Amino acid sequence: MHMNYTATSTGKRAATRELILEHAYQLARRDGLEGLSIGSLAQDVGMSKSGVFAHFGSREDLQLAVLEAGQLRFLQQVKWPALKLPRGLPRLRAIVANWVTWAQEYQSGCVLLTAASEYDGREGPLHDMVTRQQSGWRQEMCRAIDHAVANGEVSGDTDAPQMAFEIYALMLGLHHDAALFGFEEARRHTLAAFERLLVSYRPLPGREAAP
Amino acid sequence: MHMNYTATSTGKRAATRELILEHAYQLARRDGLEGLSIGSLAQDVGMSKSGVFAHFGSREDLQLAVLEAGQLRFLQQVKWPALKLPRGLPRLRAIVANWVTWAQEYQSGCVLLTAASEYDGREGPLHDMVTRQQSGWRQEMCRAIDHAVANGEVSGDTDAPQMAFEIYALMLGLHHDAALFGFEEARRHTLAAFERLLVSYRPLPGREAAP
DNA sequence: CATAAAATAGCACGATCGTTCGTTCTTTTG
DNA sequence: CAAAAGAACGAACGATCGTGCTATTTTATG
Repeated sequence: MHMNYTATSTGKRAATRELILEHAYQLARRDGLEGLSIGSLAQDVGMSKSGVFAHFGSREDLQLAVLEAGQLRFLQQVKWPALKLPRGLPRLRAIVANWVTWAQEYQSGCVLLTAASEYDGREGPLHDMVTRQQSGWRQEMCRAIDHAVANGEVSGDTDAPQMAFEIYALMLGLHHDAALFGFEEARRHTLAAFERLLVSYRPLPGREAAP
Repeated sequence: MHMNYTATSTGKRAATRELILEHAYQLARRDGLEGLSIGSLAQDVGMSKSGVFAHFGSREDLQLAVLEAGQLRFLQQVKWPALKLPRGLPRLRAIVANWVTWAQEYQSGCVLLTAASEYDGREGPLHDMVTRQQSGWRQEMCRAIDHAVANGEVSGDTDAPQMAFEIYALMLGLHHDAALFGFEEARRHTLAAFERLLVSYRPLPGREAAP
């Protein structure tokens, strides 16, 4: 009889699949999802090409799995810890702080960002997943900003998508500069810019939070 | 006798080299410099693989040539027209405006940005050229900002590299969002953010430009 | 027009790509 | 332990990769 493994079950199959995905994820950080080849991946894992291939029906499915694994890690490290903090500015600050740490650990390349620039101009399942990921995360940022508006921690006439764009842009700058000019300087610039941004969105005293 | 062509001469050789580079540049916009293959390029130009190959001693030299061509176009469209405007804020504004137009025409991908994310984590001639390009352009931005500081158009205690980082980050956000969510919304967000940024760097009235 | 030179084509090479198929080894089940 | 099922291997496929080498065609020279 077959064992009816589920995706989250910890059988043999799922275990080596996770092992492969871990290696694939690391390789994709350096060379992108387009630079990920089954041959080099198999060599990295220590398996045969066909052995690796059998876990994903195609290269594209492998890329999709790596991309999904990347998102899971991002949410685990950036979003979920921030959910423990109170809604509003504290949570927004935590998101940014966790994001900076993410960029530090993933100096050798963020798979999500690399994938975004690799597939933003094409079509197909990878493009669709990238678009879903990016717009989903942007919405999360807008929600966090809305909470801060509701708390009166940022100006009442704040345009949340506008502010989310500005914060996201800072993180793009962080990744870009960290990879090219070094992480420490990039972090300094990013955090300073974020504080300036918060100041520019600060509510006018005595005008807001009035009953 | 041979004709002693120079690189900028308009002989036959240089002409077809430019033709090949034009096609290569367009292909690289969609697939990156790493996705650029001599076979598909030759097919696109309508030549044989070896015919194309002969113009560049190697694939890497082709990639370097494309990258250099990209920088030339960027400077032509973004920097040089801005030099006609007076130093300071007008020129800085022109740079940003031209840059936005650049992003519009190059929605299908900016070769310079793609190359930056492709080679920032590796080593070799392409990495070196990317680093030179990016740090050179950042310095240009700092110079433009310094002029605005000297004119009293932005605050006297402005940290030019900091401000340059913030502007550059906005442009990264522009390219990112334009490709994923559409150019018009991305431009709106970018220009609005730039105006907010200028406000936040505005000198305090009556404190500066005093004899 | 003849001739030398330059530009392009054609072909082949080893390597690697993603993928398929049949076999072998390993694990689980009865 | 035997039998069934699952997982990994090994070889091979056609395609494409970058790169040489040799012809052939095109262009420029005298």
